[in-house]
Amino acid sequence: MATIKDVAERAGVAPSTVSYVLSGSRKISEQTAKAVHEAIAELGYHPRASARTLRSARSEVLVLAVPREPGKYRAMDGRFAIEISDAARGHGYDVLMMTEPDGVDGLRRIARSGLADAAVLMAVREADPRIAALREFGFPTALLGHGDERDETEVPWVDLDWEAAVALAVRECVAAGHRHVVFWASAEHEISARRGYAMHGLDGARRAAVETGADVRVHPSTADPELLRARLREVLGARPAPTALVVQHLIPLPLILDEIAALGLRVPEDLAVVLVGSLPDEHALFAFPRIDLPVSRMATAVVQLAVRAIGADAEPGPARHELMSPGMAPGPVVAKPSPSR
Amino acid sequence: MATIKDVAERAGVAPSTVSYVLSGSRKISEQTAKAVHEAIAELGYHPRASARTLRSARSEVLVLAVPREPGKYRAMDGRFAIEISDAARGHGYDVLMMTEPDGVDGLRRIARSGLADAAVLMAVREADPRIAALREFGFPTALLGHGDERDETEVPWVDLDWEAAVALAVRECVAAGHRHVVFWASAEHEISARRGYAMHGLDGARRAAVETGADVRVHPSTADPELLRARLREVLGARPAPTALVVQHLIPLPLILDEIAALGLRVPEDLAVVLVGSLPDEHALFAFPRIDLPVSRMATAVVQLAVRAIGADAEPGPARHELMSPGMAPGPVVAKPSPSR
DNA sequence: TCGATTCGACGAATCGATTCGACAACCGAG
DNA sequence: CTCGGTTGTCGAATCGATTCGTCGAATCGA
Repeated sequence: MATIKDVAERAGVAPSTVSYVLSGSRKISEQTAKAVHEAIAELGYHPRASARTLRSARSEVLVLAVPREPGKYRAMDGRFAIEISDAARGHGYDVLMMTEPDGVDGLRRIARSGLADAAVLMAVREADPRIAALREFGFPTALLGHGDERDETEVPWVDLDWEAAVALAVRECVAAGHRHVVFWASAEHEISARRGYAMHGLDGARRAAVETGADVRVHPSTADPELLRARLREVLGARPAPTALVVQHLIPLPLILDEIAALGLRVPEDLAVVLVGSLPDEHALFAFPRIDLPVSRMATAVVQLAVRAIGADAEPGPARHELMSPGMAPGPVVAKPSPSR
Repeated sequence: MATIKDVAERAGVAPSTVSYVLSGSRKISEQTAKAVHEAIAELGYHPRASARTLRSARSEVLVLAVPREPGKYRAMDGRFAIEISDAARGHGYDVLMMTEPDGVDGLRRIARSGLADAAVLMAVREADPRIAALREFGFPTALLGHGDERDETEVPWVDLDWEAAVALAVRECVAAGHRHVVFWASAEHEISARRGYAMHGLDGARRAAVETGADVRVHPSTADPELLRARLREVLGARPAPTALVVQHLIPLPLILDEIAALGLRVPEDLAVVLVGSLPDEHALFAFPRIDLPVSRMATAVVQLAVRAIGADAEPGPARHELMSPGMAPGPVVAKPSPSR
């Protein structure tokens, strides 16, 4: 493998000159620069990242903490990971994945070894231990999602306003004429882990209930298919019968739809279904009114915050928080309840 | 940030001694080792990865090339990425994501900069240009998926035997009594990109047709929802009517099921549906007979091959290929055709 | 023609960990 | 009491790129 010394020799100059040609931080004559560029091309030279990092204390790498509970997989996370990686490349950064279950040890290791310059944390929970661990070293961090706003004033984050999103979904139902609405919240394990989106979604449903005066029944979802079916049967069979279902837990959507069909309910005639969030691919979402999750915008924003946090090492300044307003995705609107029910 | 020198000073020893305590490559007295360990704990020392890499020419990082076509996202890839990252940690490696569209430049950059020690390539296509690019530098590589076996004798790979998988699905249909089977293949853009799984799936359907003598009609899928619906209408409406549908393109499964329902066909009474492969989460797969895609086993295997390839720099030896036999996932079996049709 | 200034390139120090050769201190054997 | 052999630790070189200080050559005005 060619080094800067080899290039220098071949071009008949000093290694420092090669470095200056590459960085452009000092003026080099056109003639010399040409010779250097030729030598680089002939040798297929590329600077060794480790040497550069050792000298500059910058690795040009972001570490992405992917949330993980053993055996559970949220398909959306893969989509976010890829979008974040794309956005990071736009700033000249590569992305390292960190998939250890609660990730505190892994993040500590990567922060202290200098493998990465900043961290992006997904699926933040209230009082998230990863945040404290990174703050210990003053490691630049940006969050995708947020837990409790008071705890995170010093850390920048981006999030969809899940409270507003769920509230909007409920309001749309009420506006269409529905009086009895079910909110099918995040799964129990997400709620007990106090994930931000799960907690804020619950808040939104409660707020909308108060504001609209409608009958909004909140039920947590579950990862267990049989339990989910049973619970759904019970909830949809209750009287007075709900005519609208707002779903935040999209992962088992096919299962939910199948159970609705098994109960003999037609969508949307007997039961209007409104989704909050996105599935990783658009195919799965056809035909439902839906509050959009702006994945790509969120990824771009969180990378920007992370990169900015690296530069802001010296002058901290106030952390930026970006709470994105929810909006209906283009597509169908909420159907009116049928008069017969 | 503490360095090895700080630790050495604090423990009253030389830096080299600290290094030996950590690596265990020379004998150090118990007393000295204890002092060193104490100093490490007090200072929160962790060796700088860049310095270690510079010296040893090993980064302990794998680069994962995630397939990407702008605007298209295969949810399964995220699942593979996470499983691969987990498996890599088991060998002491971290995983860097490479998401540039066709990735040749990105891989070249990472290989030459020494950011990673080996590459794992997902969604290999026939005559994949990435393989040639990496072979140029003798960069250790392992493939998840394979294109043409003759081209890849020198590169280790792991793959599900897609040909056998699709053939198995068709045979199961025929065994259940179906005479008219539709194979809904990968999407057109995957076929024209000559992705291995797409090509081998087609081969499997053709082979099973010949072997069983049944009427097997092969149709490519598409990423365009409206086109997909139209094509499906035509295919399922053709006479004699197909009674079984083998689906390899699982991404738009909800759309496919919706269109089947819209045509007034009941599953499985009027049309048996058999899936080949997996969706990222198990919820989406309830209730269908299915040929399993062993994601976790494949991830473990491909990481093992990549790690082995790093060591095998010197003595190449024959590359290992692992073609995994397909099997039915636990769950329902293929329904018999109804006598009325 | 000479001193001052600018331009372009060089040399050496530096980042932090690893590893080889060397060297004390200590042991037992002759 | 000394010599050969361990045992445990140290010092210095090394990996490859960056960057600061320096210095020779070219340029310009007086």
